Amino acid sequence: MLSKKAQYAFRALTHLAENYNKGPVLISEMAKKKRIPLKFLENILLELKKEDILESKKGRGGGYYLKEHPSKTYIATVIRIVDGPISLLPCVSLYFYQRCKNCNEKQCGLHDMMKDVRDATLKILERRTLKDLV
Amino acid sequence: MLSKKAQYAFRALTHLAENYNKGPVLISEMAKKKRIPLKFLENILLELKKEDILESKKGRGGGYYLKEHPSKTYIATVIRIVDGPISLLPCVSLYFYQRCKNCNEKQCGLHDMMKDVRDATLKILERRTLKDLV
DNA sequence: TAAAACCCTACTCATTTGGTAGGGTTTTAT
DNA sequence: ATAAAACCCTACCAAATGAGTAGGGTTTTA
Repeated sequence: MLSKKAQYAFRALTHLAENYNKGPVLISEMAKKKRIPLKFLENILLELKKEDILESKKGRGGGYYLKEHPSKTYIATVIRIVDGPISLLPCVSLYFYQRCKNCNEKQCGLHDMMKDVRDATLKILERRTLKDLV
Repeated sequence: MLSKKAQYAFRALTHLAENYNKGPVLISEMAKKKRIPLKFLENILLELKKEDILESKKGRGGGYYLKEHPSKTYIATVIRIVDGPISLLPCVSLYFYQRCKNCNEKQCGLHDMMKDVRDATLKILERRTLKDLV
């Protein structure tokens, strides 16, 4: 399951995608419109900025905006930033791989199956972008 | 991510699948062979029994065994019993559906996307069975 | 009839989730 | 130049979940 944090992130990003190239958007505006706790949203946006999804402008007339065109930011990227691994097992994760003890990957049936699930999932999440959310 | 509980469940079920029709298997045997905390495993097996995946026999010579042929028990079923929902959002879950507030399902882009992910995932997990794990 | 095996309740400890509170620091339009 | 607007940072907290432990029943059946 995606965390609430991730759901908030997508709600905010959708809003930013809708306002792409219309100048920075205030946190407070997004928080209010999308009913997201303001301080919580602040954290999320900071993280997305640190990870190069967003940019921000300070001062009066400032706010957050997408770094690139919505069609350039993949859903999978956002999930990985906010929630971490997408795979169902650490031992099949591409970005958060961890060896699993007590199971030989070469001959573990579950491993193979979860790899298939991962591939099917990524086929969707690594192709679709913020543009598909608006 | 699958919980450790689910991973343990699959390890135990794999063992039971390998010993299908060879009589009941002791909890203690599975715990030892698969390195699963015994009491924790006990809970898992009880749950799987209550949900009609397993049957058990008490007394000397007793133990647990699969209720049906390994090819009859779907991976998705086991995950739902042990971990709950497979979907990434409650509002696209088939067995654990929950309406999401603040988002209209008809026009929520995330909803549609996660539905596609769900379908792709279930296409695998609802076809494969314990037999595929051995 | 007692050893073997299943069943049940309750507790615990660590981590994660979903936030709050509050106070900076920087910017920039006026 | 300055104050209002906006971003940034640290710390805390409560509830839920995950991952078990402990310990004592109860039921079978060889």
